[in-house]
Amino acid sequence: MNEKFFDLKKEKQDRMINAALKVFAINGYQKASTDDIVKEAGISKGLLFHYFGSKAGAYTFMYEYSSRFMTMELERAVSLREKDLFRLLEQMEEAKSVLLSNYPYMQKFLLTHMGLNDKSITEAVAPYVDKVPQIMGEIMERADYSRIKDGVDTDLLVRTMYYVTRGLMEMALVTGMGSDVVLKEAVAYYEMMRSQFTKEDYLFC
Amino acid sequence: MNEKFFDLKKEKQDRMINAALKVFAINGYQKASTDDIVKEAGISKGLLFHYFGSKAGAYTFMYEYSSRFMTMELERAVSLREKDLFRLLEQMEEAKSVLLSNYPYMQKFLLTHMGLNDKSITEAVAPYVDKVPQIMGEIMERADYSRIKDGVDTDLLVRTMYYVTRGLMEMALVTGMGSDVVLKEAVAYYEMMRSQFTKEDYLFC
Amino acid sequence: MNEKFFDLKKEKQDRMINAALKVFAINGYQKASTDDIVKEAGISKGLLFHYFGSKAGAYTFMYEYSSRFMTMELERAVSLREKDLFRLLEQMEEAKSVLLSNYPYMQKFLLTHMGLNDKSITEAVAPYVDKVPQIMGEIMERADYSRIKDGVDTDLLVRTMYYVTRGLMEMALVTGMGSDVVLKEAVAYYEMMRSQFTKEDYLFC
Amino acid sequence: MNEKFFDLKKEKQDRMINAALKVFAINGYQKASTDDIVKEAGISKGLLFHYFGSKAGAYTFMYEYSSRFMTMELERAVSLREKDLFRLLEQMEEAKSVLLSNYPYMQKFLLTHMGLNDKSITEAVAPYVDKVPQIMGEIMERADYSRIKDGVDTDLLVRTMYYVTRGLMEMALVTGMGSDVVLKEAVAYYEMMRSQFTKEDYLFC
DNA sequence: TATGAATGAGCTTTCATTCAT
DNA sequence: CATGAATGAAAGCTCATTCAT
Repeated sequence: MNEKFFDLKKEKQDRMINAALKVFAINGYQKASTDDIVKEAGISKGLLFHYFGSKAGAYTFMYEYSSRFMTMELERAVSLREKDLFRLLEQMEEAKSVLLSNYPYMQKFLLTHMGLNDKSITEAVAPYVDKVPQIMGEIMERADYSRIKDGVDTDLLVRTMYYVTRGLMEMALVTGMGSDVVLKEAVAYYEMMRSQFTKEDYLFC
Repeated sequence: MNEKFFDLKKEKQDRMINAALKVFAINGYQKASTDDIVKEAGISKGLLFHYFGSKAGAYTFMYEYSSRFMTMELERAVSLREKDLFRLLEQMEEAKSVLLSNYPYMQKFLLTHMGLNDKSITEAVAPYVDKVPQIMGEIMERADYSRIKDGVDTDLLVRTMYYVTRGLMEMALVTGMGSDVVLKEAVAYYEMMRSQFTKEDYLFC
Repeated sequence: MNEKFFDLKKEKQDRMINAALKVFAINGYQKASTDDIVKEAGISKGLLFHYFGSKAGAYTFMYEYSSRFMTMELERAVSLREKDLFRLLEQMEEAKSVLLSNYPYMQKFLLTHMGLNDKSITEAVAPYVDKVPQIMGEIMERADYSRIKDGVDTDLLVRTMYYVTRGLMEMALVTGMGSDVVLKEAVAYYEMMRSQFTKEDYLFC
Repeated sequence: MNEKFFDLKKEKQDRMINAALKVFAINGYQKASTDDIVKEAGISKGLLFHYFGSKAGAYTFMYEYSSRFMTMELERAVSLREKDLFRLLEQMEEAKSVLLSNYPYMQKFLLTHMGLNDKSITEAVAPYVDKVPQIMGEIMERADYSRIKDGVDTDLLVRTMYYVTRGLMEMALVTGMGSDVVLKEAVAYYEMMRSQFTKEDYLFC
């Protein structure tokens, strides 16, 4: 990876990043075409290779960049004092909302990566692959589960929220709805769940 | 598509179908390789084209076949008399469970198709693309939403269940867990939701 | 390298071999184009790669094949009973003459290889690169150096003959003179050296 | 070629010349990269093309420059009064030795050129390619062939010495031996030939 | 019915060359 | 004069598709 990439104008950097994220996210690594990436970014074939060396290099860079960006956004958006499970989820969703409006395909790109089994890629990406799940785990551990109704399997509940969140995001990608709409939708889901799974005493905190 | 395909031994038909479903599901249409399909199916390159004419022909056949199969299984597994939302979901899950044990990648194949934007393919597949959502909608309309607690947005609830179901399935594909385990997991999720969203009076019906 | 190459008809094998030898010999490895090779051989692009895997693979195969062929011809043409240094050189020259009529560009190909700087190629070819010099060395060891005038460093003499032979070949390639002319020229050089370096007693044997 | 090149400081001229000679000599024309040359010379990409127009132009200039420089050295090192064939050869070898200390890669560059097959280059270089051989020929014509034994084809003998000299150089390039070792080896060959081809009367002059 | 050798358009990658600064 | 980001044509290689057997 050529460090001079960062000397380019931010607009051009992001045009290249967004193009790569989109093409990788839609097609996966193996079948993504560099032609599609450069066409989407509006640059020449040679320039992609000038900065990233190879298709694999471009993928690795995008993964590292996305991992760092998402980590930063999560740390920025999620309050360290928040205890409520659903409020934490909301704040994480806000972080992703910012992500989506800056890099529309970044989330899908990170998700698509999970199904990848190309050894040379997975090895290069290994140091970053656990960063986001780890920080998300740390956030969820801060939740005060004593507010959840007795008898509810909190693990099952958290995973339900995860599936809903993820499903919403994929739906957003297919329908092309804006990040503000996604955030509003997510909050509606969280509120519905919160209204049923939170003990009466805490509902109006 | 060469109709003589159905004269082959059922075992060979299914070997070819499963191979194609797997490769299409994992890579998507554009980037799936016919070499991978024939290798997975243990047949020669020529035979695939003898029966399906082209890669696009194979894809179209797989989609039509999957759509028909899923429709049949849903009609078989879901009781016409059932009114409870979560029981209906359970029965639909049973149908998918049967699907998964016969054609492990059929569900993922159908889901992967949603992100496809190849015009020549989407047009060929158009007549079948709404069949499964339509029959699922019909099933959900049979549900008696009067059992759901007042104030709950039933549409939101149904979509939540949809996201959970779908997320579970994708998780199953990644971890490789069996269809029986998936079914058991799904039921656990449904029961948790049922326990919180159903009116007290109906809980033990 | 795909061993099924040897199942092809001999005529097709040789067509491919001669085409590759010609293009590699004329242009050198780097500038030789696979397009030129397949055009010359009258085959498709894909087939070259089907059998040889890569341009480097084709080159390596050609080198190994040429090395083996030349070794065989040397063993056939040079008499095991011959003792005279200059007669041995003549017989080796006859062997090369036969080579030229079967694979016109094989000698030039082998010579062109000497100027090659590509590490990945020279490494792959390493096991064969000494085969021909080795058998030539063995032949020269059979020479009866007692016929050479006293006080002459025979090693220096043999190397002189090697340089002359090689220089002649390169000259032949540049000027494009036929294999019969080269043979005649070489004999002239050998005779001149023989006349000065052989003891008087043996000169007319 | 832009004549303003010669207005540059001698130090910068030589830095560019030595960089180009080195990269061309090590990699050959085809595989030499302009990127390597400008990096080695510590100049920008554009400047190389500003002065030499193209990669081929740079090569042609280097060849012409080297040819002139070698001619000058030969004229300086070889005595106009020397008559002995083998002494002349020795003095020419000394000239080449001096070359090495001014432009370390010049000899290797000139030799590497011999293996070049690129038509567009060989044509551009054609006017200079015979300059050095020509002056060498002129030097050899000064030799007093009356000292050579009667009956010997002197033309054949000179060409033999040429092949030996050239073969030795190529050997030196492959094995990487120093210029002093090459000179010593060459003298050994010359002495062996002198001892056999010179008339008895002149042997100890 | 079944095979796999053969094809050629299209993909990834390289690198000499240009041009705005 | 000097820079180096940007270009795109060309090369090596892949893969859907065909066809003789």
